Amino acid sequence: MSRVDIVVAEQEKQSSDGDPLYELRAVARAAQESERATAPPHDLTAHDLAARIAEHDTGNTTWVLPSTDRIYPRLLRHGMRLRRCHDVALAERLLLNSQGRHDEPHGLAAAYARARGLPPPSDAEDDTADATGQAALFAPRGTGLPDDVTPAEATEIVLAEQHSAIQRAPAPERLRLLIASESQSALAAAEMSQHGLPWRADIHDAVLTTLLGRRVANGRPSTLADLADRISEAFGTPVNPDHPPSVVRAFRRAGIDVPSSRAHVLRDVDHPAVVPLLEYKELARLHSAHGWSWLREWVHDGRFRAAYVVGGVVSGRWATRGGGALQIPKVLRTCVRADPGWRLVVADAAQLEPRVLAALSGDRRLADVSASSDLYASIAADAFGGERGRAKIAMLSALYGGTSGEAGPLLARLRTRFPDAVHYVEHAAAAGERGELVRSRLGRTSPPPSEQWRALTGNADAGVAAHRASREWGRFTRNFVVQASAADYTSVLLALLRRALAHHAPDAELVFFQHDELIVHCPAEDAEAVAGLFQSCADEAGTLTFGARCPVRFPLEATLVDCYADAK
DNA sequence: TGCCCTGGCGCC
DNA sequence: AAAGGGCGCCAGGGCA
Repeated sequence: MSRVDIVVAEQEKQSSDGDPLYELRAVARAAQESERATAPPHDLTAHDLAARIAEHDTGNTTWVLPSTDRIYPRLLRHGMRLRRCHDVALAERLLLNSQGRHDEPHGLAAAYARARGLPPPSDAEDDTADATGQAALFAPRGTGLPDDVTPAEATEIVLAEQHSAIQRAPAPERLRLLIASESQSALAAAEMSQHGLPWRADIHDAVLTTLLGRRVANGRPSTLADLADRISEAFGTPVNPDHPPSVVRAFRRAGIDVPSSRAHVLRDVDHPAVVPLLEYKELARLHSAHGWSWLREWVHDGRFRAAYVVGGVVSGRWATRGGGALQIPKVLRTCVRADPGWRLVVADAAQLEPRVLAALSGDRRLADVSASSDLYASIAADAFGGERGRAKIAMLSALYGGTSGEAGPLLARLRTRFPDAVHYVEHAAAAGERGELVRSRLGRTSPPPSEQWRALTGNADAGVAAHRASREWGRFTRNFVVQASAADYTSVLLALLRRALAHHAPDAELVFFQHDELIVHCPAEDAEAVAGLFQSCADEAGTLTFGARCPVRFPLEATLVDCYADAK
């Protein structure tokens, strides 16, 4: 059966209940000309749209959305689901980035203007939406499109432009896969926000009370307050532990010079204030970042609903808008509990980045040791006399560009055993040091360095500063090729897993995703089946991303638990 | 008062 | 043990 593209766009007009009206547009292709003979439907209410979607959402339909992040949460609230989409804004950004045009606007109005050869307007400030899809703060400010074109018409025109831009790209097949998987990831992100992560507020409250002490209105909880008192006593003078300069000054008065009040600096300091300070820092962090006010703001009806941002980070990792969903402290994982009769299936891709490096570089020996599910242990056995810790430092230094401590010699050792892998990242670092762009496996592209950077590194007199700036950018591009390719892989994985779940376990809900870790919440009787899907999706993601002959294994072990804290 | 910066630290 | 890359968020403080 032939593929069908159908644009779904919100019109500026609203229905009487304040929801937007929708317009559908079957995209012109030879096979679809007959469908185009009838006027495209517009002024559809959400109810009308749901009927159309139910009718047309076969596996062959790609819904073309100006921006998933903007439209899909509302569709979900009306009970609609899309199997597959093309996100025009995400595609525009990936295409612009691939040409090093990272700062140009990527919204529909800008993309349309570009397609028409006009100067693109900047993206509307209010084109962000919160977790539930409500445009934040402001009333809709219009589409930014000219009056003679509807959003759906503009979307269709931009889509055609994007298809030909993909065709012209250096590796069209890869970019096509990237744009497709990012689009499905955007659907998954909106669905995750809608499902929410099961979160027990009562357990959270109990953890906070245990660790921080009794809650005090407008003040530090009792344990934190006691620690603050002990810190001041130890210094013999009042010190605000929340204010780093005052801590540094207090140490100086005690005859100890510290460069900062960071925890790892203080750990080496011999002074009675250090112990309560370190304890205070850790607890104060919990209190301010994930304390009672976080709980009140972000957890409702037993769910933590994060707003995920797909495509907001150049490396392709997801970000979140509010709620800090990607920084949930380990101590609070105990709050994540399956509903009665349901289970959590938790999976994480073990040592994803080293495996991605093996796949990218084609390093034969690294691919061989990737057969092990504990990659660092096998690298250690192969090259570091069994010392896992050293193997890990060496590998992280390769990935991040670390040089301090024993990293240098360990990296040299790694290079002798895995020359292709180490060469791959060093090549990327060298490109960055010269100010060149680097790309991920599927075509995510690093941003060009700033003008300021070029001026500095191009200045022969800048000496040390120029050298440092150059090396810093090299560390960024070194890491970029791996981090962004890992994001390529997880994007494909997420798209595959979402599709597999819809097919094999339709009641299961993806509820969390964090770089290389996934949580599915599902009825207990589905849990085994869900767990069984993970590894096959992981294998297929490896094949799609890195090619059928890629020998690297990507273990994605699933754990069935009632409580997130019990996983791994 | 709000805005922006810094220091610091949580997660990967 | 930290280090190196990425991010978001908070408290404090300077400034308008």
